[in-house]
Amino acid sequence: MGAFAELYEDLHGALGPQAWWPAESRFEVLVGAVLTQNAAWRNVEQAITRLRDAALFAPEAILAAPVARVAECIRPSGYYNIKTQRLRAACEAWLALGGEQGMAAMPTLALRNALLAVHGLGPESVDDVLLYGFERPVFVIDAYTRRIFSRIGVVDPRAGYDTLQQQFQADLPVDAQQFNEYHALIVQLGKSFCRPRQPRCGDCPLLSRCAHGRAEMNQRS
DNA sequence: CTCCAGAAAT
DNA sequence: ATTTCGGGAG
Repeated sequence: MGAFAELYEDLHGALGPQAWWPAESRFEVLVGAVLTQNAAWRNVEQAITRLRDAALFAPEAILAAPVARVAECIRPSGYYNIKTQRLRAACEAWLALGGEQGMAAMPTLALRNALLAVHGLGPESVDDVLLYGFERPVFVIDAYTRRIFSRIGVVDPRAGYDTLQQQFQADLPVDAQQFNEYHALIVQLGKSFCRPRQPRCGDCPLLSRCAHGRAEMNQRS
């Protein structure tokens, strides 16, 4: 078993099942993926609620509405002018790709490339949609993943998205369910212990496996 | 590397 | 008052 698989076992044992993004619509995953870009999820929930209250929670409705009305709804998620453009582009792509049925019928790589071509959807947002919306086995790399695993010492902090993703995927079974769970565990660890500032290394479940954590402990003793 | 430009935590 | 947040484009 490789390092990434072992770290998953440690995390899962310590933090337990997380169960993320389970019972939402596929379209909501797409909307969430755009709105959560450099924004806290709490704020994204407000934006989604406001879209629902305005009866705009469908690709056709968002495209038919005045741009200013959509922008007003999603304001709580920040960067609302840019995100309105990105959300519109995502809705256009949703319809152009045949909606839920059309996208569900596409092979993973073809769907990934089609989504990457959309203005406003980068690799992380696309992989959110693939994994959480369409249950495809792609590993999502985010800021938490970079921070945690570079501190542990098993990845290069300057490595690109695709390189990091391949490191994880090469070491783990091709299983959407586990990728889902692993990413959720990473986020939880990043929020609770492996924070950007003042990480709680002393209480971290991965302390014994982490280069940064061991150095931190030695310094404080 | 800079811009984008809101809310909650610190 | 500053930083951070399920980032991406120019």
